[in-house]
Amino acid sequence: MTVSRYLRNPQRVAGVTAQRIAAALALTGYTPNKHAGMLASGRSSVVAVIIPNIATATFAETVQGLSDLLQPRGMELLLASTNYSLEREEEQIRAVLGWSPSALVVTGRRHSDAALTMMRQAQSDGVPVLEMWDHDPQDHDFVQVGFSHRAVGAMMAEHMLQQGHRDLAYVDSGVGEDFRAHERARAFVEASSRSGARVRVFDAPRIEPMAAGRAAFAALQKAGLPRALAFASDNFAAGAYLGAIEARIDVPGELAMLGFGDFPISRQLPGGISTVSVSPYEIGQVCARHLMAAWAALRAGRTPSRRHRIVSPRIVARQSSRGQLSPP
Amino acid sequence: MTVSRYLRNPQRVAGVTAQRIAAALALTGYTPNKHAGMLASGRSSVVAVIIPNIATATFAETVQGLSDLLQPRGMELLLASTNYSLEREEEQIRAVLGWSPSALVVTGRRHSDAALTMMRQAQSDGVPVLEMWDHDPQDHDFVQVGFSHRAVGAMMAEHMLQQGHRDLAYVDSGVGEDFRAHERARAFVEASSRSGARVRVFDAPRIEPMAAGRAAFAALQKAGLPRALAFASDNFAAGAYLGAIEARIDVPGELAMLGFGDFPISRQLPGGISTVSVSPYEIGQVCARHLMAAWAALRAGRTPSRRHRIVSPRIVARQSSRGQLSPP
DNA sequence: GACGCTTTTGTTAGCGCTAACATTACCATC
DNA sequence: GATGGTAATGTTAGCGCTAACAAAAGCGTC
Repeated sequence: MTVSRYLRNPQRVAGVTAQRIAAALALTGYTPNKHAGMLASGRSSVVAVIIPNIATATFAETVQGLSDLLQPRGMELLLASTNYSLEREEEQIRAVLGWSPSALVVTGRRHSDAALTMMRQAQSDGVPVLEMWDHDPQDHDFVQVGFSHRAVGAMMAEHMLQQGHRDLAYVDSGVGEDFRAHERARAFVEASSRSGARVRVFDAPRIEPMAAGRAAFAALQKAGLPRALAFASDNFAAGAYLGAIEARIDVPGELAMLGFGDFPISRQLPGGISTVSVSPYEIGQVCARHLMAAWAALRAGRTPSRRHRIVSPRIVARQSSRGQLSPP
Repeated sequence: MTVSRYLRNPQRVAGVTAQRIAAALALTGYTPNKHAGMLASGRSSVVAVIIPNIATATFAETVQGLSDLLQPRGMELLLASTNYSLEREEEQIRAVLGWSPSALVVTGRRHSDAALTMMRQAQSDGVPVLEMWDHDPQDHDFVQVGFSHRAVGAMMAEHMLQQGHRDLAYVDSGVGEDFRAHERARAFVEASSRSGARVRVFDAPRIEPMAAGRAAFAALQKAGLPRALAFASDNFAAGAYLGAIEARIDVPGELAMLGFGDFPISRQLPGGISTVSVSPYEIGQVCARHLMAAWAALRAGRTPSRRHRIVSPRIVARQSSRGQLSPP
């Protein structure tokens, strides 16, 4: 018992005893069993994080943001990926909840009914539940950390229109259940057609993103190039940009381009690719900060804040989207 | 008890009972407590994975490879990052071992003494321990899944020499504890100077990798460009390549370039950047397969294989490294 | 219908820890 | 040196599950 106390708070045992314990610990190489601790105390130090894909740079950065703030607090990350399938998301949520995590962080605001039930149950059991990478002021079930993809789609259309482009196309994600990408595409189409512009949507093939962007560009070239082209991600845009260079199409003179995500490559390519900056790392950090505040509130017997945290995206205008209406 | 049996293997309870249990389960929304299960059975379904950085594409892909094979088997990933610090690695190993994982996967073959002790202890307790992303035939403490960075450094020098380049430079990682990168750099220098070539090493600044590559190129331009330049990563190479285009330096005519990692961008840039292909995703998958074999062996009372798995890197020769000695 | 066999369900104890309470050691004060 | 108070340590029970064993139910056979 005294050892247990020592491990959780060395101040609470007398100096001599502490030294004896430390010596014995070092000698035996003892590692406390966290499962037993969890079972006895009802508290666990794991945060469950569920993302569509680990290898996607944006999500990996978000996880890094979470990890960088939570790890120093002794929290551990239980990571699961869904491959953009609501069904696998449900399975993963079920699986991680069995570890009675201290918090559950999921991606997006679309979930299966069973998943929603489990998330609500967890929340009412005092486990903070976070939806990240999305935001809708209508939603109030769970705290959201992210931004409105409708707003971003509209913002992207707006930018193209402001530059004077009236013949638009959008290269959407080819992944069926990437709801956030589709939401941006839909909002882009709505906003641009509302103002009378011509607008088409293409689905990128499901291959490596830059190659997909290049392929989408080639397909559009066959179908007739628009005046301006927006993309579901900077990787698509970069691939298309390189395809355009190869095809000796002048960007932005003949074809304007606008990406999404502000990936490093968009800054590096000559002239720069205009894009929407969204700070995945910051999303992770904001999630972590919300969780720490929520735990503090729960410990103090208060109800954690239910306010959404908006991580504002903004247009980064570089050369690739420049039109005649823009100042020189 | 019957419910516990049903949850682990529904075949083992009678049909009628199974239905009653299923109904009750659905009604109450019961989630089994895995900590209690672990405590009672001594088995856990977590695999602890420790990597330097989550946001680095290569490691993220490796984790994805692990996840894709382990998740369907009901295994969960406990992920920790060390930020390339042996000290933080030690802390993380200590922390994750408390969850008595089914396996421990660490990155590289350099660890603190305390970390080594814990890893050996875990292994002798029947927990498979894997070192990934590195390989040294001398090491026999733990199973390794990866490749020799010495061999890769030598291979890169070899390639440059074969192309007829005799004035070389290497842009190394600026991260002090990225031992694997430094090992490649050292081997590159040794192999090239052994054959009488001139060779210099530069450390890339610790900023965003493509920007770092560009900065390294600019620095070299001031110091006097070599004939051929190799990099610790394709991102460095891509940044430098774009810097060279901007400075109107002909690649490979005036300056040959060779990257490492075979990132998508190296294939997409005009002419393509020569590189070393290493399959991070495959490393993850090979790790997962080894673990499954090791668990099967342990269940059957056999000793798991101790053979290292080499995931062979190979030079991908594109335009950027082409020299006069190469066929047209 | 008593017997042995298999299939199915139930009972008991304990995994390693911690909350809550109980006890003991220590120290100052009168 | 008896008293009261605090600091330090010890005791007990139980967290939710499963291994191992125990009991009961089902079923074919003579």
